[in-house]
Amino acid sequence: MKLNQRTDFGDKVIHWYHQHGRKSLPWQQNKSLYTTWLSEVMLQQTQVTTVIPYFLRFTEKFPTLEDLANAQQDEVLQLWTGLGYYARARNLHKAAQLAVEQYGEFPQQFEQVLALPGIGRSTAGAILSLTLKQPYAILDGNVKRVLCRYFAIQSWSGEKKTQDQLWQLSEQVSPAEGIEYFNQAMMDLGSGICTRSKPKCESCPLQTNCQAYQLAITDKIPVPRPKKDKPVKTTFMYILQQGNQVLLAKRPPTGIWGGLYTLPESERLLSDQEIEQLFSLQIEGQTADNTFRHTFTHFHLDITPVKVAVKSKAAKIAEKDEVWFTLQAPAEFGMSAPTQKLLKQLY
DNA sequence: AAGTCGGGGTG
DNA sequence: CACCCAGACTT
Repeated sequence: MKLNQRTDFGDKVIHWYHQHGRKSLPWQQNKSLYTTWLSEVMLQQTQVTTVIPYFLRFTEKFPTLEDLANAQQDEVLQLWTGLGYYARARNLHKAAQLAVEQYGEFPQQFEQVLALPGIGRSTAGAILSLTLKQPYAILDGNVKRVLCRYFAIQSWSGEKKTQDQLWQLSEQVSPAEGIEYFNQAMMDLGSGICTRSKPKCESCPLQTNCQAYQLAITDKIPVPRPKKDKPVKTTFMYILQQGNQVLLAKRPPTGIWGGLYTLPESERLLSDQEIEQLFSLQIEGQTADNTFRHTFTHFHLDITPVKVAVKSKAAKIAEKDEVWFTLQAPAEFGMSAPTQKLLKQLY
């Protein structure tokens, strides 16, 4: 659908942007399709202040699309460690290779961008509008919140019907002219003014016509996702240590912590003999540490660390996906957050 | 339509 | 503790 050249909504938002919008974020300097893409992917489900140091490290190590395409996946995951949603990093790496292969550069057509792994409609629109001023609407968490309040949408935005409605509204209010300011402004409004709790309506350029404001129901919109209680799972994580080395294993490419290195796990507590057999080594003993909770989107994981003093490793060579990692050595691969947390406690 | 996929920030 | 965040992908 083609956007209107100008809209009243757009005029107000763009005017606000020029006075109050954010203009000095790292990815707003020397913009390219590559850097905008990288920032947009990092910002999926992740807050700006969290992303900044990751973005800076990433662009320093991989200044260009070609650098990223030529990297090893382990290098990419290492720089992503702690950001979460590691499929983003795997897709990013894959997309860089596809782009170089197919186009020799980051593509500029919406359909081509959309076809790259890890890029959906909103991210494709953001990349092309913010970088090249192409007239595409976006619909991220910020825009959803602004639109839900402005139009007093009383259903959860996760429902397909509501999402379709929001896309239509986003296109309706988006101006073709100045789309690069408008889209950035909508995200700035959502994150700084139209906040989830205690929105600063007195500073909002859309206050006059905002239905939620007029009806005094900003605290009831957006409608939260239906709550579901998270199941609790338990696991034991083994810190098999000999000197300054611990045993880590690479996870399969998909699933939780896909492609990352983690401490070996078991569902139940293993005996000394079981540990020796399982890992082909000899141990002096084991000590269970205090259980702590790690929470995911859809479940809690109660982790009990078990420290194991390794007497001697097997003559046999370790499995291909296992590695004896030297503590404090710079990792050349990604590690899950709990693994990193536990290793950090060892020195 | 529902489930999967993390980790950190915030109240 | 709960909920949310510049979502995309699979089933």
